[in-house]
Amino acid sequence: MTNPMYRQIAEDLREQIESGGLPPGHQLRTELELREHYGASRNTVRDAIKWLTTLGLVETKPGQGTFVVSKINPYVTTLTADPKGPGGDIGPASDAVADETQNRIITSTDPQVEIQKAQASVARRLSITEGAQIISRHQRRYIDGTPWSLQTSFYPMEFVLKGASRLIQADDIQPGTVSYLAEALDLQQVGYRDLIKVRAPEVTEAIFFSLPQDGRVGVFEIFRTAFDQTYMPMRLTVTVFPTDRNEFIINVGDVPPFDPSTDDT
Amino acid sequence: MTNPMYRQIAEDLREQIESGGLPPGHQLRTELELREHYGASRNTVRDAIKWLTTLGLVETKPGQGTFVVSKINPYVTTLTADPKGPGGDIGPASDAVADETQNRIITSTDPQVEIQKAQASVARRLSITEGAQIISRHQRRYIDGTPWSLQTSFYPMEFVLKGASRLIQADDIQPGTVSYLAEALDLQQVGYRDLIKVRAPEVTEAIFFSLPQDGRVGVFEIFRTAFDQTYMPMRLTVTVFPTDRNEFIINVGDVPPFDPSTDDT
DNA sequence: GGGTATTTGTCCGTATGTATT
DNA sequence: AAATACATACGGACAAATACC
Repeated sequence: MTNPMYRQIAEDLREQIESGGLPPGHQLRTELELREHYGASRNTVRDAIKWLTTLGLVETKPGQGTFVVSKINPYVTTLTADPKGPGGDIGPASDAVADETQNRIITSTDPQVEIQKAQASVARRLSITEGAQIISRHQRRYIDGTPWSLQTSFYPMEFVLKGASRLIQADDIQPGTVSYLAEALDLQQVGYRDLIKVRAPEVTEAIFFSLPQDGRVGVFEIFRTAFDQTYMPMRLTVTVFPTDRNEFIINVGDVPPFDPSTDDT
Repeated sequence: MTNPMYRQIAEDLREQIESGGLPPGHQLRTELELREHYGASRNTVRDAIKWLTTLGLVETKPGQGTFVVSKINPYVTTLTADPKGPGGDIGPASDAVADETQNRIITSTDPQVEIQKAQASVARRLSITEGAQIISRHQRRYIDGTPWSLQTSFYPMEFVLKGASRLIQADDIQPGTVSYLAEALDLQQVGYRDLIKVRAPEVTEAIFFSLPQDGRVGVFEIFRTAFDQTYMPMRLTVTVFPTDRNEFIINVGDVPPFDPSTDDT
């Protein structure tokens, strides 16, 4: 019933970290020092550090050392907004925006517009046939300069043919795609549904967000399907957020405003 | 700039898995066979397998072998419900319940009731002083017999002193705590707010959910704060769900019912 | 139940490569 | 250029879990 040695070493280091003896950002002793301290081989010490790494407690930097990870101040996104407001996309539009309640600066790239064939998962959610032409509008978002989310909105190609030509321009649509589609096509967004899942990041996502290449930090994937007045899906927005720097809020009924200071742990 | 050998081996195995050549549940060749096949040492093969393990593609069983993981059919929980309905807790109450839209059987343990001192995070969310007496009601939930969530609701001790004595009984409160508190204390739940985050599981959670001891499968942690007609928090429910078997839905505005068949990937 | 073969898990020592300072 | 620290790779030995006879 006794634990293997590398786990005991990991436990010991873990207690030092969680008790605050080793604060975030602090450097651990080197592998050779730990090897002498615990009377184990260097490989066993490395097994202990690897364990702490997958637990997300430390990170190693070649040529420098092993460091206690510092927690990221999470950004909180509210998913329940007025369905007729600009709340089609998650988060604000392009350009710089200041979130005053959380005191953060949000920036977005201009949308990258592509014409694609609908993949199965997109087609199903938009109730169109697989392989049909769709418009894809992709944006990258940053908060305080660090990568925060990747967002892609899909619209049926039909919308452009019917006159909503701004959908295929690589510019921000002001004051919002919801009101633009309402006036251009008489499509009124009466509501939307979000589906939230967590999965391992793709390689490109891991690179963009600077996540470790192994999948130990997951990403939220949120599928937002917006519906028009005939209850048909009119837009699908897929947004990917790393789980290590994002939290979400859902308000139901009549609730007081959110106070960020009540959140931490 | 060439990849290390263990990553190349991992890449090769990964392609076999993702191409379908190695279907879920299938056993990989043994470490000794792979060692001969790739002309590497056993430890290098083990590094490759460890990499695939943290990617969540394979799992190893001592004495048996290494297997391709099979994806779990996720259970979908809707977070937006009528705030005045029974939707105080997330998911149904005790006893067995059939979810007909998803064709699943949900069971819960009887609540485990404790009187505790409020921790800082609980006190902040309930707007009470840290260390004040609170009631904790804890339940474990299963779907189709497998562990699905751990839920704890917190109420101020004051509620019992004012007459809501059923809160400290280790029984289900029918038809629901919302209506019970409404009639016993004239507390009307007018809304609630959910805060969703993802973190590594605690050790006890990893054991209950049969998650790997390292933290590579995270858990959703949902803090649901319910508010009464004076906009004061009246209840805090904390629920923990493994991310590998749970998804969530949020409906805003007027939307058609959810069709589980549109979900997969 | 016992014994044996198989398979993964742990631990060691050593050598060399690579990134950083 | 040199020193330092982590990364990769090898080979070997024994332990622990499981399956099978």
